[in-house]
Amino acid sequence: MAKRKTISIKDVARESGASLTTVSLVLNDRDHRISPATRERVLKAVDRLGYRPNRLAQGLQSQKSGLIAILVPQLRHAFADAYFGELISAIHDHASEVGYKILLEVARPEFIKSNQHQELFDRHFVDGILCCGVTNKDVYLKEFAGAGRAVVVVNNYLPSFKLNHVCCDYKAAGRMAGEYLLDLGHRRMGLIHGAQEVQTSLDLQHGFEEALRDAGVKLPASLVEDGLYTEEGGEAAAKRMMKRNPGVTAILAGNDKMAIGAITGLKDAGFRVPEDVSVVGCDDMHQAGYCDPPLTTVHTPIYELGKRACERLMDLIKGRVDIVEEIHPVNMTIRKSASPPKPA
Amino acid sequence: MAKRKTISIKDVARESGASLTTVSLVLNDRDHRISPATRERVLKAVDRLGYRPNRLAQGLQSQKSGLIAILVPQLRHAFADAYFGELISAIHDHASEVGYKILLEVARPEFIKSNQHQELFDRHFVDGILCCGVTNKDVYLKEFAGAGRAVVVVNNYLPSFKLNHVCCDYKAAGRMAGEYLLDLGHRRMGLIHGAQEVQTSLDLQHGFEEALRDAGVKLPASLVEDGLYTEEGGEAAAKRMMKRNPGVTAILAGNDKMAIGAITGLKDAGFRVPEDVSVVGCDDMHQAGYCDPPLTTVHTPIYELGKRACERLMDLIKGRVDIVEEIHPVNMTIRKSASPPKPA
DNA sequence: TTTGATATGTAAAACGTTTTACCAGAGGCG
DNA sequence: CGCCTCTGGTAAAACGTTTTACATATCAAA
Repeated sequence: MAKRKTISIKDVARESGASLTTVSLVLNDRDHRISPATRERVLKAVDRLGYRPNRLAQGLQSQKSGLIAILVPQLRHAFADAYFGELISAIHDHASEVGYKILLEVARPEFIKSNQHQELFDRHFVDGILCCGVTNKDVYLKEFAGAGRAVVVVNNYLPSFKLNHVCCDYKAAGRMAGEYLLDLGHRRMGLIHGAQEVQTSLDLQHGFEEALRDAGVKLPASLVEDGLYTEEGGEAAAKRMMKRNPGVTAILAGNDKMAIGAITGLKDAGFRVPEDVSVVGCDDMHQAGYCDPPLTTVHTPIYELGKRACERLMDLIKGRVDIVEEIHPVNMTIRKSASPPKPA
Repeated sequence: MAKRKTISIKDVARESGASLTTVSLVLNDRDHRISPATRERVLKAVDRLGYRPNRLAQGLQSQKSGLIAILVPQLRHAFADAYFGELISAIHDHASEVGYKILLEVARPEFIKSNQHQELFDRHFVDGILCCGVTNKDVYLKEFAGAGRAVVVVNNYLPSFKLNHVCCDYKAAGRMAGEYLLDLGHRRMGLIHGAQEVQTSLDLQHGFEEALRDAGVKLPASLVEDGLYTEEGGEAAAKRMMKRNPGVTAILAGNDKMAIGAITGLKDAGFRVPEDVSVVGCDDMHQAGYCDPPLTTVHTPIYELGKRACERLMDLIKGRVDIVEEIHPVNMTIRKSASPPKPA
């Protein structure tokens, strides 16, 4: 183990015959008080020694860590998920563009209970936090509200208290899917939502109901199932629904995973998709183009959203804005999993 | 923005009437030189003030950052991938168990070119790095070799120089899949590999060839296609292969994504799976159980592997070991995408 | 020649910890 | 009494930066 001696700004000062302060001034290009000659000497020395500033020291001095945290919920395997993956990818891309690095955190119960989400700030681990996959049950988020902490909720929001957020318009998504299916001629439709405690899931349902109601169509409780946001859940939900309501001709799922699960379940129960039952998803993940049949789904601009959330978080950190509230539009991606209902 | 004053150990000292040193000693439980009485006083003060040590200061003092980086390659959207997701998930779980936090980094060309991978160490960003998804072309890894830096390659290794690694036995995987298909009665089989520059991909191929050769079966170059580790690639590769070799009855794919793509491609070209062509994948990702037909695949213990890699990295950081070289066994998960070939 | 500005540079403080080295008092022992 | 060893505690140095406030030399103007 060749222990390479860590070299500090002091070494550079000695090597270049300048003072500590001078080196720092040169490196940070503060005021250009330093003459080109010494400047040159210092830079040469930096190069020769391969000096790199210690960011722990920098952070201590500046009271900035240069990191932001991404907080994701504890799912089966939190990161093995295309939706969060896309979000994280977007955030990372933008953060590193502006010189920030990102820390990954999973909001498990112990994590929250031991107040580690607060400690991320208190202990100067990070300068800001992006919260993904939050639900209405995440009451701990309240502790972030208005406390002068740089926190942004990504693709959701909390109805019970004000929190910075950047979100897609899920009500419009539900409405859009509803109108699309109505246009195809469907009159008996079901919904598989992700979770009653997720606000965007409720919004989707409300939008869907609204579209149906405007066309004089009802969405009774018996046609609403919980699909848990998973393939398995979607599969089971679809089977339950078809058992209780064999006459259903179309299903809207709250995300693509449940939609794909639903397709599996429908096929398994002897229904053809889309000939017997149409299925519409929501998200438009990469995978949606590669199932059988390729999924018709509401496209939510997840990547773009992650990027925006990151940008706005930076604004909060730099003090350029005080609150963040953004809603982004969505649109439909038509593939092959939805068609007109078969003539009765 | 209510700026909450950051409170330091000095405040605790004043509040408790003890010295700075005493407070530190109490908090770190170094020698129990402190009397229970003062100990109590200090702890009370800590509680009253809600003091939390600043980890930048701690890091500066200890020369440890308490962070490890996960380095992933730049794919389409690096994190939106079940394989890397699983790995990251495992690493995060174990790291946080031992008090470490994780930093995400994508190894883009600019990142490497500007030497940021080295700077992660030089600038004291992290104490160690886990490299995922590396290829034989990642020559920059050489700079990590033997330099006394805590680096572990996860689920791969480099043939051209020694680097710490924890890896699955892909040669055995190839052999196992080959033997399984041979046992089913297949004699004309193709391979869709991920990339010629990935060592484990080559190992898989060698194992597969070996099994076939042992049974007197050849794997000519015309039956080997590149599937780019993606669904699209797998689909295209399967189509190319069947066009050139309509007599093929089974295909082994280097990962599940390509296998699923291949199934899509085969169906599209009019083949039934597995009746006309059997498909075997590799990885056993969650998704493998939810395609049509459910995928028969070689199970590589990815989660376990990520955890082990993290454990061994800790060993390196703490100086408990000097080198790491682990190979983990694999096994088959039988589902429905492979069956005996139809009688000719 | 003095005065004052300007240009270039530096010493020292500060950020918040941990660790090292030292100190005072108490008790034991010859 | 003189010496030594504990016990409980603290002052100060160190980690590596940035920033503030001061110092010196030069030069122009009065």
